[in-house]
Amino acid sequence: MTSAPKPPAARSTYRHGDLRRALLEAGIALARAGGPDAVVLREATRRAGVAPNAAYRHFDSRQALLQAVRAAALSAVARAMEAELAALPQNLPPADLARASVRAVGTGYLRFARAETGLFRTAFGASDDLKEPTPDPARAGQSGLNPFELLSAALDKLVEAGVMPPERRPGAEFMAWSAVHGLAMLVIDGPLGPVIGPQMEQVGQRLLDMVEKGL
Amino acid sequence: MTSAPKPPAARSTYRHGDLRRALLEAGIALARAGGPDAVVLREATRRAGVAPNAAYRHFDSRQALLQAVRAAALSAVARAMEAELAALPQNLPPADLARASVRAVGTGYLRFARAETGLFRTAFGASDDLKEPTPDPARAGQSGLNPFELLSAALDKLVEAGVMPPERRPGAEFMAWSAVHGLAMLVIDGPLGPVIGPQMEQVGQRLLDMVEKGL
DNA sequence: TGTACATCAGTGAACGCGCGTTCACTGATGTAC
DNA sequence: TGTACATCAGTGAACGCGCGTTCACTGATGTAC
Repeated sequence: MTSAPKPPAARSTYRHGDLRRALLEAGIALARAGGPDAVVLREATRRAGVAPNAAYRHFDSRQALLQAVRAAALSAVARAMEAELAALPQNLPPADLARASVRAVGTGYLRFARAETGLFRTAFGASDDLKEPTPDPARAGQSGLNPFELLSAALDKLVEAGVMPPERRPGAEFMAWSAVHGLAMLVIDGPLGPVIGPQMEQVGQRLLDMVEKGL
Repeated sequence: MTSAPKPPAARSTYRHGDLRRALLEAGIALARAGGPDAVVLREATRRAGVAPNAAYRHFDSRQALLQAVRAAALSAVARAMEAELAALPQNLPPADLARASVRAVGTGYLRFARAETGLFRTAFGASDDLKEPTPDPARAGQSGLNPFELLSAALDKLVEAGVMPPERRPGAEFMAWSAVHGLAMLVIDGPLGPVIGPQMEQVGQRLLDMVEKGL
């Protein structure tokens, strides 16, 4: 499979120094390679060069580690979206910019799903409401917004620019997200991988056309 | 959790009679309750009242059992779609009937995802191309079509009825399926469960509006 | 119609695996005096 | 500036768990003669 997972990194000091971070990073690497189920305490400690139970100084349980990894994965998704947004030409008329922003968010999502499948599945795998009262900064990108909030903001711009009638705005994020998420899942995990994986980019753009027209 | 999983059903005969079917049905019950990961050989044999290794007379491996369960789950999805199709009024003008058929397929999919979450996740979880050269009847409903084929047929009707221009037809199933699948996954496994689960029916219909308009 | 025998479905015991988690511990750190 | 000591990060060993899978077997079936 992958090349040998890094030598145990023999410590010289008794104290590790930053074991929490090391475990988190090992967890992220595991998630990247194998999705949420691959985030395994013992393996993370092995990679950190530490006894298995040492993890319990920093995480209450495997679940707690997985939770932290998930937050990091969400943050990575947010940053992928932000990168697409940042690449937009800023001199567009407001209506075009608003439309392009929604597309950029969707495109970032789809590209991330393709490029970082394991992290994507970790981010959106198990239940854990993203639309929470107190936003967790660990899940956000540089803008301080998490993926769901980035999408919401883009849709708000659509209304402000007069592209979308305000009465259609409520709930629009569920529509847009569903479309994009479904394509991602079908390609990644589902039966459509081999069929449309290669043409993901075009299929994705056409899907975004549909969303734009249909909203 | 659920009530005790059926007494071992003490056999009187040495031969079981229909162990293959019993294992398959136990597997389906496990999938229904816990998704694909819950389909476990040892538990299936326990429920069938048989030694663990007896399963190997009928399935090469756990994977083979899971495969058979998946086919059954796909067939159940197809039947849910067919039920929605059968409930349509047959006296509609062709264009309306075609549109209603596409909606019915989508509605069947979404309702099944809500009602039979475990089976749904088993059907569409891991990679296994559904669009195969030789259709497996074990995956089909009464019509002999599997879920993907039912959707394709409904979209074909849309073209025949003159509702959709033929040049938009190719690849349309990916668009429609993505939208519906995404909503299902977000509600089932993802962060949207608590948020829109209760209003699934309306959100689903609105999503189908979007697809209809956007295609 | 009766009997020998091949077939093969199910048994019993065991294997090795990796996991999460708990226990009582040891040894470096940094703070209080 | 030097030393006693509390703190707590990491250790070593062990637990029980359930899993998939293999082995050599046993016992009922049904077919050939």
